[in-house]
Amino acid sequence: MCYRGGVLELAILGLLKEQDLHGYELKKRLSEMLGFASGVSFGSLYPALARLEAAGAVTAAAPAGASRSVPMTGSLAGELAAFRALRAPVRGRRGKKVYRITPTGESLFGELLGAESSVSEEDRVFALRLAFARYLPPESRLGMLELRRAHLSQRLARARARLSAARDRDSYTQSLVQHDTEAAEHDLSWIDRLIASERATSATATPALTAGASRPEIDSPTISGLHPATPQEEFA
Amino acid sequence: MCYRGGVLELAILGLLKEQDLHGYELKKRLSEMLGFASGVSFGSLYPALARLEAAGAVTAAAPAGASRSVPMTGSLAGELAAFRALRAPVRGRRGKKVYRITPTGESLFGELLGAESSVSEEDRVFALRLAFARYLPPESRLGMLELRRAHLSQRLARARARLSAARDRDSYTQSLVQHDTEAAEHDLSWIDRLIASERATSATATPALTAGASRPEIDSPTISGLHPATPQEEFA
DNA sequence: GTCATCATGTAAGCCGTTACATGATTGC
DNA sequence: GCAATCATGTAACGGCTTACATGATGAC
Repeated sequence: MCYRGGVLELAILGLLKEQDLHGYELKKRLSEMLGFASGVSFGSLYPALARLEAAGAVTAAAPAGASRSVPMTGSLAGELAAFRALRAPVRGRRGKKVYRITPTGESLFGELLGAESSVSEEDRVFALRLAFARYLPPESRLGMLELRRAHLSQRLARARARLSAARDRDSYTQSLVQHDTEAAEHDLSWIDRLIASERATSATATPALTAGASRPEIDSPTISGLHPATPQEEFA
Repeated sequence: MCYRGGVLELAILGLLKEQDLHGYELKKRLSEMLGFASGVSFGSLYPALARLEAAGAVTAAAPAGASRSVPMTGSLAGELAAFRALRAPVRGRRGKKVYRITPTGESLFGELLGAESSVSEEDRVFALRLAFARYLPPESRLGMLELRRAHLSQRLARARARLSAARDRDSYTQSLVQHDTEAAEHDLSWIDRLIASERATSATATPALTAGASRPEIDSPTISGLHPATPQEEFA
């Protein structure tokens, strides 16, 4: 217990919830799908997988296609192959090592998804949590969004304070702070839209629940105003 | 030589170029002025200052007000104070330790400002470089901005690829990637504005230089379109 | 005189990167 | 057979955070 996993562990478990994967593929998804700071190195990924395996959160299995049910041909080559397969039963003679999440891993995932995060990794953790938000119950989702809103609100306040303080600085610094402020405003308005659509969904979903709607636990909001009709006209 | 300083060292030297500061004050400026990932801890700041001092990039001096010219009163208390002051000449009996940048530090600053940065810290380094852009010659400024533009362009391309790939994912992930894309577009358009104003300035400044304008080395662009007339109307 | 704040520093430990080392698979 | 890629791991190293320890200063 008390496994102090970080951001990486959360990402791994979340991806493994969807399907079994081996390390190499996991790295690709981490970079491409989640973005995830543009790249996790093997030197941190494999140790993380080893830790998770040691903690019982994942198990390593041979890939699905390679069932290795020894055919008993009697041939020397066959015997040798069988020997090597038995010597390293979990992974085919240092071949792919496919990981699967365990019930322990599922509960660890739940803990990590709800745990506090340090200030420095706040952004990455939030992105990850949002990517896995569909696994959260609606009220936790809303709580997460509102906590994020509070953080961003503070960040915006700080940015505006810096903006005032930068009045007598050079124009590069002023522009920098101005841009930070705008970015913070953009983030905040995005979160507000997320919260609004979340509220709208739960408002319609809760009465529907008593009326016998389908799968209220897993549903995600329809998100009406999430992709605005005019998404990027100023960047044409 | 070959002092492999990181982001922190660059920030420290840049702040010390403006005025002498002690560590505690330095930390405040780092957080408040530069933003700088919302806080550097003492545990990294003081060792960094010690390294810089060891490398001869900064020197520690007693604060300006406390000149400690022993008045020779003959009193026991006076003698004792003088003794303690002499025993630790650099800092008044573990009082403030004010740092000043040396010529070595100036050249180190120049190197760090022009050095390559690893991908993971690209954003922070760029923010820092822009904040100190006034110390760069105009052509280096432009080069820095165009390098940044290239990075952001790549980032935008990746974000758009993720956006396409996220078509069949849940709405939370879609919204996340959508927002990342918009943020990248916003960043890119900002850089484009910076580049444009930089070009405009150098176009007018270069003829002015031959005509004998004042201080061509330190001048910064007037930046006409940098702070748009309608900065945040949609967030009122 | 004591408490909050200012101010400097040390030590342990985490986390992650880079570089290195190895082996399997596939296409030519 | 050989190269490129896929795939997994280890070891060295460094930076940063947290927690701890110390001391000065000023307000009340």
